[in-house]
Amino acid sequence: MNTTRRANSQDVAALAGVSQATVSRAFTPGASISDRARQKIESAAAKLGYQPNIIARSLSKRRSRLVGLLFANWSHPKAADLLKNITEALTEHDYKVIVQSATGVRGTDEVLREFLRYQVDGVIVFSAAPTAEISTEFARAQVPIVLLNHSGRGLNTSSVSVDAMGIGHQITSSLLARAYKRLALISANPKSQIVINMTRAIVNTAAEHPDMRIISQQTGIDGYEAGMREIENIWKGSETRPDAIVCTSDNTALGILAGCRQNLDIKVPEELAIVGLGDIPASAWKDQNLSTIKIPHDEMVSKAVSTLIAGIEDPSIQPESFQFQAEFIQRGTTRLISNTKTGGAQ
Amino acid sequence: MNTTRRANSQDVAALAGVSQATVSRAFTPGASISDRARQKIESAAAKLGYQPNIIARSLSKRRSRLVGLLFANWSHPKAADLLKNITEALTEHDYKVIVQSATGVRGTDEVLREFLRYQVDGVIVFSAAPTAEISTEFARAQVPIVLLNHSGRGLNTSSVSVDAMGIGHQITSSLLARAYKRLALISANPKSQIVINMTRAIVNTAAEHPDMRIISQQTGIDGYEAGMREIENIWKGSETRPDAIVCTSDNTALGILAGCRQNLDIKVPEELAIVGLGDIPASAWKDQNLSTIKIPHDEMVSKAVSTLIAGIEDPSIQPESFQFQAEFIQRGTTRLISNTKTGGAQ
DNA sequence: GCTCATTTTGCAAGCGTATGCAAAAATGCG
DNA sequence: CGCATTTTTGCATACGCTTGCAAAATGAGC
Repeated sequence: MNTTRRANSQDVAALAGVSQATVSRAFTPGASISDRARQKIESAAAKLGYQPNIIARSLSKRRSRLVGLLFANWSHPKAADLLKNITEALTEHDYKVIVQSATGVRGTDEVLREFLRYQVDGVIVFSAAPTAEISTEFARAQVPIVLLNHSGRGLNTSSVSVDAMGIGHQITSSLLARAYKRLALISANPKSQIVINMTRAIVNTAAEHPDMRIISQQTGIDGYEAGMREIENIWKGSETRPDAIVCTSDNTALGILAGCRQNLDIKVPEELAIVGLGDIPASAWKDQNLSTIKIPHDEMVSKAVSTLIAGIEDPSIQPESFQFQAEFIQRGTTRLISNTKTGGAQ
Repeated sequence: MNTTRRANSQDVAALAGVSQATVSRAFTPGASISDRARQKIESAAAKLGYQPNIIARSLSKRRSRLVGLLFANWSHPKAADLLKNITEALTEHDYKVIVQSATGVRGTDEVLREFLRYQVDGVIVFSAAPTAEISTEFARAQVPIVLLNHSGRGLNTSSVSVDAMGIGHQITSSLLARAYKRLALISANPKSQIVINMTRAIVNTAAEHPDMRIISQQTGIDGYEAGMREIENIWKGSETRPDAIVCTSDNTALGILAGCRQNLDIKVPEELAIVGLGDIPASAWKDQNLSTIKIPHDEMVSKAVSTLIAGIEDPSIQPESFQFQAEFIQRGTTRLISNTKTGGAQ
């Protein structure tokens, strides 16, 4: 009932006839060691199947080369891509990624504290923000945090987010330029930062334009089926119908579109405009051809990763926030701009 | 320029007036410690912001409570769900997940070896398999591996996979029962294990039925747009046209369907049947309504996780392989079975 | 061969925690 | 109160690696 302990650097040292310290150096890039020793050690290591124990190295170096990734929004249409890009970018810099899922604020803090126990060198938080308390705990421990998809307003934390107010402005002015005037707003999660800011910007812009009105605002509508149902409510329920629907998710927007075509015989984009958010692949499909907002996720990921690594490697760097601009993608669910007198389009 | 070291158990011990060992016990569930001591330690720990160092604990315990997750197929339509479910299931058992991405066999082995260096307690490999060499390295180190979505034939490794031959049989007999007789097979990755086995089963079954023929087999077709293009080739290029297309991805199948409707005016399912694989949400949308194969991913994930944990907790357990059955989902792209004399349907 | 500068090595002391063992303290019981 | 039993504590060592320092080996120059 022996337990064939894994070989360690001592075992290799003994077999190679050198000291343990030398073995350590053989596995440390850039360390001072002769070719002869390295060779002996390499063959001994191969014979024993030796692999350096990175846990022990971490303890000794006080650097784990571990990065915590807190994922708070798995239903994001690009969730898998984001994860892939984040882990690959970090791997390139020789960091490993510990992924954890969080639900609600309590979950967020708890998970972050666990990251601290695991001695992560840094953390990326996707679509959430820590409390100020945790944030200072991290500051005290000198572990940088980068928020992705959250502006972290008020926190002394780096962040990479999209300009949500800008999205709101873009949508409103695009619709205005295309002579749409009665807006309905539909969103899934009323607490999402993007939704809040985008909505605020739309409401503000609309308020500045006597022409434009917000007919209705509905939250809690999420997904294709829900969109399909909601458009019926909207169309049948209200005395004044909207002529444009802004939707904070492409999936929901596509459901609305399908509802218009199949059940209600609404002409899109003549009678009703539909704008989504996210530019998922299905939106570009010819039979959907949804006008939507494209968010530069790849660039945002790169920025988040490089910011984090910079913060890890130089703890004196101050937190920094980055805002990226989104792009309005004109497709078939908004009418062409030339349909009307060019209005105030710029 | 001091570097305000993080508090450790010694610091807490000093402040609480106990020994370091006692502090350690205070943070070890089930250890022998008096309430008085625990209280003193807890308040001292709170004051210092102490968090136990799990890296050090791992070294001492020779258990990292880390599980490696090797992800080799990010374009899997359920990638995000799988990841979420895997990490949450493991978190529930108090394991953390290190995610790594792999491309190609070389990548796989390399990543796995890195997991070993990180002293992971176990590994889940999604959609790939290690070489025999790495597999024995893991066996020697007593670190269990569970393959998910790969049968690992020939390897002495646990695995959780879907019965791909069964899928092939189901599709063929469903089509046969619905009086389709000329099949075209379309797949993205000819090296995928599921594709290979599924194709083999289809070819075999077809060979047993004098009625049925495989008209064509095409690989490298991946995604909606590609499907849309491919159906044109098929329809215009060949002298005998298929009356059923089997596609190893729902996305591609949906592209084919769109091509049929928009560009070619092919009547589905009367003139042509389309069968996908995966049952992605869009397939259930009313305007697509694609007949497809549903794979029980959730159950497979649970099984993979429980198998892994069992293997970690009792190293004497032998590797085990599990095969799950898929389900044919009859929707609108295959004609109803009653359309014809009931044939050999069982 | 000898001296001096440069590499290469080994020694030993950490890194922060867990835990076997024995000593000390607390508890139960007559 | 005294004794036996149980619980709690501290001591010391181990986990596998890194790294400052000094000793040993190597190489260069004459």
